[in-house]
Amino acid sequence: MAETGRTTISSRELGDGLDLTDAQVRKDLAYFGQFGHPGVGYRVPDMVRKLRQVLGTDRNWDMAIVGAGNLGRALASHAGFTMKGFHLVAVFDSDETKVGQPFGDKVVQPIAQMAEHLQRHGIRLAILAVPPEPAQTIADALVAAGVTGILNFAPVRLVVPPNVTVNSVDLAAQLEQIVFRLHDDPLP
Amino acid sequence: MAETGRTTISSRELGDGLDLTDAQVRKDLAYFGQFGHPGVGYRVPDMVRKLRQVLGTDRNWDMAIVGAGNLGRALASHAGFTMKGFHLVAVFDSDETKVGQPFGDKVVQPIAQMAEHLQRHGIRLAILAVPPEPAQTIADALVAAGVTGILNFAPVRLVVPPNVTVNSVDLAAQLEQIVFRLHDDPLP
DNA sequence: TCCTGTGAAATGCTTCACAGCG
DNA sequence: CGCTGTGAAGCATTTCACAGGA
Repeated sequence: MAETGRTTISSRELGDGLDLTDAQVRKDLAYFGQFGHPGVGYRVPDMVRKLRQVLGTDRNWDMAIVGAGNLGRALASHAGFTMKGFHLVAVFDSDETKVGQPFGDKVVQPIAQMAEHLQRHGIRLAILAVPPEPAQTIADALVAAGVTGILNFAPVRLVVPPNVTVNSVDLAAQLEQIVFRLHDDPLP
Repeated sequence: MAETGRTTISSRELGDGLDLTDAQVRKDLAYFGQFGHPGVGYRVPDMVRKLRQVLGTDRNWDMAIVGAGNLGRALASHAGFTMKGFHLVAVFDSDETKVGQPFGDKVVQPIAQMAEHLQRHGIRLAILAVPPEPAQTIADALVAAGVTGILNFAPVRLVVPPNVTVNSVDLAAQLEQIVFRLHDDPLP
């Protein structure tokens, strides 16, 4: 909405776009305080600012990518990231042949330097784009280096301490969901 | 469990691994019929077979990838896919310089050939790994060619007819979720 | 008039607890 | 004895419906 220049939007319109009822939209937003204006709706720039505050994306977040393969490169150049305040500050890979290669405006660093680098720069956010086998070991290293948020793409259930947040994107599960709705529903 | 050779598992054990209660696991599974064996638990190979049936992954699914960039390549070589019965049969890209290049054991084809190819092979599943700008246009073309399931990675809300299933993986939203839990919770 | 924020009602989901089977 | 499948109870979320502000 902000991009198209809209200045206000009602809960009904938001709900239509999100497949929710208007009441649901209002309830959800109300949890975070007084957002809207009766008779008017929600003021778009206001709302963007408030939601950014709530989500914690009102500031920039430094992050590291581990794994300089195709997935790592795809993520590094992903349009949505820099736009939303995520800033790539370092890339690591265990593959000797990849270390030293250019990676966007960065250079791939060896895993051996990872812990020190993360700690020195106080990086708390990491993207794990490595094969399944080394994923847990690397996750352990990330946690030891002070990382508390990991976005994981390896098809593995990572085990981490409770103070660390992991979001796993299971690509095969995504396809399975689609296929479930594609084939003739077996539900009652 | 199947991989580690376990032959049976109880709802409690399943729940522990999935962060669910045992009752929840039983309720969910019971929706799909009689699965388990009282006093024993669930027989692992049996269960895998039945769940595959339910999900529709008991057969192979042909799929196409649109977008031969880093993301497309990462997805093509993703470990989880072939293992779960997803079979890549074609890759398309609108970039002239990419057309004809090798892509795994396939060759990148021009978008112009997409509709005909999909139709001739009866492909119903496609992965959309293109930049945001052309995403909707390509989605329209996929739908017109008979595709009814799309896994979308472009940070765009695709509009499709109701008989078509879209799963969008919003990578920035994944990071936002993590950051929300990282910064000091503002919830009551 | 249009639209929010919010108690109260309706609906849906999760947990409990137990009969019954191997 | 261990464990499932399942009604019933307990919670949680969603929807309704309306007072009140711009």
